[in-house]
This record gives sequence, C-alpha cells and structure tokens, in this order.
Amino acid sequence: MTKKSRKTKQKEIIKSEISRHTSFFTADELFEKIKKRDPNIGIATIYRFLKELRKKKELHSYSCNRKMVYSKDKNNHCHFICQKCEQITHFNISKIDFLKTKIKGEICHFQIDVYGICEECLNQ
Amino acid sequence: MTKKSRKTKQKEIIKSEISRHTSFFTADELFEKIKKRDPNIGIATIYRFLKELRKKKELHSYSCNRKMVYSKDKNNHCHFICQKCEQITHFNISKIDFLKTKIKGEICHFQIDVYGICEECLNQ
DNA sequence: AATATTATTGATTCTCATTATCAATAAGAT
DNA sequence: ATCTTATTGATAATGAGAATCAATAATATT
Repeated sequence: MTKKSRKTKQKEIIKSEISRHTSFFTADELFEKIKKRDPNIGIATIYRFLKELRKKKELHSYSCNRKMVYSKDKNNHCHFICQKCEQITHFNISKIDFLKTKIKGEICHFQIDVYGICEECLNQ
Repeated sequence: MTKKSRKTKQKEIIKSEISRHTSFFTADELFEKIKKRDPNIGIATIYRFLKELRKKKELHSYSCNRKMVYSKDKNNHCHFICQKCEQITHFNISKIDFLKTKIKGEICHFQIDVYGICEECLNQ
C-alpha cells in the first residue's frame, strides 16, 4: 500500500517555478524565488517535493560542493567547474561511443564533471 | 608572503596513513584509522591537512552524498553505478581528447558517473 | 453536503560533515 | 637560547538537508 499523492497548491507553485528555470538550481535558490510568489511556503515542503520528483525521475540531481543541484534537463550532465572562481559552465556530449567500449551493461545516462581553470582565470 | 609549511609528526602520520589506502576514503574513515596510531590527533588537523593536500593537488576529491571523498589516485574517476543493485564499478579513460573540443579552459581532472544496469542485473 | 480518513504542510528541532576560532604548543629562523 | 609564527587540539559555529509533529486540507465514504 503505497500512499497516493495529493495535488496541492504548494506543489503546483513549486512545479511551475521549476518549469521556469532554464538551468540547474539548488533547493535554496528555488526557495528564494518561491517565497516571492507565496511567502508562506516552508523550506521543508521544497525539500520534500524535490525529493519526490527525484524519486519519480522527473528531476535530475547531483551533489556538488556538499549541496544538491537539480535540473529538469533529462539529458546527460556535463559541467566544467573552474577551481579558481568556482563558476560552473555546461557543455554537451551527445555521442556515448567513448563509453560503450568501457562498459558492459546498459547505459542510462551519465554525468561528467571536469575540473580546471577557466579562460578568464587563466588570463588574470 | 605565503606562509611556509612546517613538517610535523601529525602530518607525517596522516600522510603515511593515506599512502596505505588503496582506494577512496572519507575524512572520517581516515580519522578512525589514525586514532589507532595516535589517539591525540584531532579531527580538525585531518580536515586541515586534507584541504592542504587538495590544494597542492596531491589528492583528488569530489563530493558524494554530502560528503567529501578523497583518493590519492591521480587519474580521473570513472564510476559505473548500477541503478538496480547499486553496485559501483570503476573504469578508466585515459584520453581526454573527447573533452578538449568542448572546453576552452585548462583541464585538471574529471569525473564521470555513468548510471545504468549492469550485466548481472540484465541477465536476471 | 457532511463526515471520516489520511497525505501534506509549516515550524521547528535534529543531524552531521566541515569550517572557524583561539589559546597553547612546537618548528624553524635568528 | 630565544624569537617568530605555523600548527595543533578542543570546541563552537555553520549550513544543507532530514526528522518530528500537531494542524490543516485533499480525497473518499457516507
């Protein structure tokens, strides 16, 4: 007996705010935006619903700097993290051929985090 | 005026304990092992030195489940995580050419997490 | 429509990894 | 031997996220 989910206005607000996001976000960033639409929504509700969406695979997530980062992007995640300014840039890898030779199982999706120094920091 | 590092017995113990490790470890796991060799070493010293080694690029690290994971392995980290049995297998990618075309900055190291279903789970 | 059931909420506390603080100590320079 | 200052261990502070819980609100049942 799995408990059936109920439709609430809080969930609707969170969902619609997520749909506005174009890239990745943290629970706190989302909370800040949602507060402006409904200042009564608690942070716990955000965390709860985010966890629910993660379980239902409607959101991607990964941990970065001891924080969870979310994205509605179903594609693979590729990040370039500058170790100096800590800015994160996204990039895309469409071909997974380079992985297929390495892995025997079935590949669902992947995440690549590249650490380095971005162009701007190199030129400083 | 960067302050010059001093050689201490605490650092020596931590360093030698790290060198014994064959794979990944967390600060706490390291602390537990070090306590057996010198129960007076504080956890703060571990964290401080770990941070120092990270900065000096003598240790790799990445965040996973709200924890920092360390490895002395200078190579890049590649994990295949089965979404059914949750077992993690390591694999290696030596050529970074596939990344160079995507990134403008300088690449230090990278981490790839591939999610899928492993062979054994596929055959069940 | 009224009532019963139970998932959800917001406020709050708790957890736990990591960092900051600080006085005491010890390494290395003089 | 003495001075300077990096390092230490103890402890408090921080911060993201989870757990708790009484109150509330969605559904189901009558």
